[in-house]
Amino acid sequence: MHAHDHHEPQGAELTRAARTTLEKAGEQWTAMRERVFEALAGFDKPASAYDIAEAVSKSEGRRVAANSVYRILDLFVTANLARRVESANAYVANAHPDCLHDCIFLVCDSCGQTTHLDDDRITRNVRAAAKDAGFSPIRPVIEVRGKCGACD
Amino acid sequence: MHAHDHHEPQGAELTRAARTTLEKAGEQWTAMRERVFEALAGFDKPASAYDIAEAVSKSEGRRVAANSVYRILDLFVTANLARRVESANAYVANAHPDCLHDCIFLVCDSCGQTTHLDDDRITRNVRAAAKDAGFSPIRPVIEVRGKCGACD
DNA sequence: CGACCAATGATATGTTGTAACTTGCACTGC
DNA sequence: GCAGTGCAAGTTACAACATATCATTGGTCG
Repeated sequence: MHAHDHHEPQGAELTRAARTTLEKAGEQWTAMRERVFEALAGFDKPASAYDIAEAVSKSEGRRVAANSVYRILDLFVTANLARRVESANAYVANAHPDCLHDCIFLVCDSCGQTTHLDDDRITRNVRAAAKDAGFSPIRPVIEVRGKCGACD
Repeated sequence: MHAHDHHEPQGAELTRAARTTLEKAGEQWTAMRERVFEALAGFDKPASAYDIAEAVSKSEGRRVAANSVYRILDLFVTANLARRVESANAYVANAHPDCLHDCIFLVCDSCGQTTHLDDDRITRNVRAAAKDAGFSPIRPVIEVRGKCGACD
């Protein structure tokens, strides 16, 4: 780490934040989990468990099975270190594991680029609408498929 | 059809509405499509393409391959006769193929029962938020996982 | 009739996700 | 040190979801 660089490569910062969060949740930060997290964070679009398994296998020089990756991803999602993009069957790292949001993903149908919004006004409305219908919301899934600025 | 019955079995009504809509879209209403639609409408929760293939196979006494069902489901989704529930990898019939809504699904994690809301205020806000972020929304995916009234 | 076209069938394969059981490894208490 | 315990990770197998490709059927139209 370079102290003179205020543009800290997001990677290391992010990994440390993830580790802290996971450990605060009473889980271990193992070498394998770190590798999976870094592989996930290294993608610039949502990555499937298989994408990650492949990336880790390559950088590791040995075969890492997808199901191990699934276990770890599930843990990450539970701990808010990552989120699942349902309409893409894929995962993204969460840059702010501390803040608990129902977030909104914008998924480009052309290039796959995915950005996210945190608009608590909308998500509160969604939860409230569900409750009004006699439903107990646990996990809202709000995603928008469309075209990103670059592809439009 | 029984003219004296004002509680028209939703099935027949629904099928006729679906047929009308599909034909207005310039597509054919074939026997196979009708069978797939009725199988789909017969489920009380979202059905996967394989569920439908199995149901049609059984009622038909011959094997119907999943890929045929997929083709037809895609057509239905395009024509607004059915919708895909992304977080469940499954489909539901649309009772109002005429009205074009971005609808909201409430999916019970316990029993799978899925209801839907049409809240245009929310969906407009979602589309607007996406646009504000420089994104061109095409198809919002708004689903809420949780517990239904019966399972709660 | 014969060329054409859309729908469907048949087959194969690719992708995503779980389950069941085993192995490895660190920690604990004797 | 070394059993006993418990979690992480590996291995294998399989289930579920989805698409690709090519063949067949049946109708329409010149």
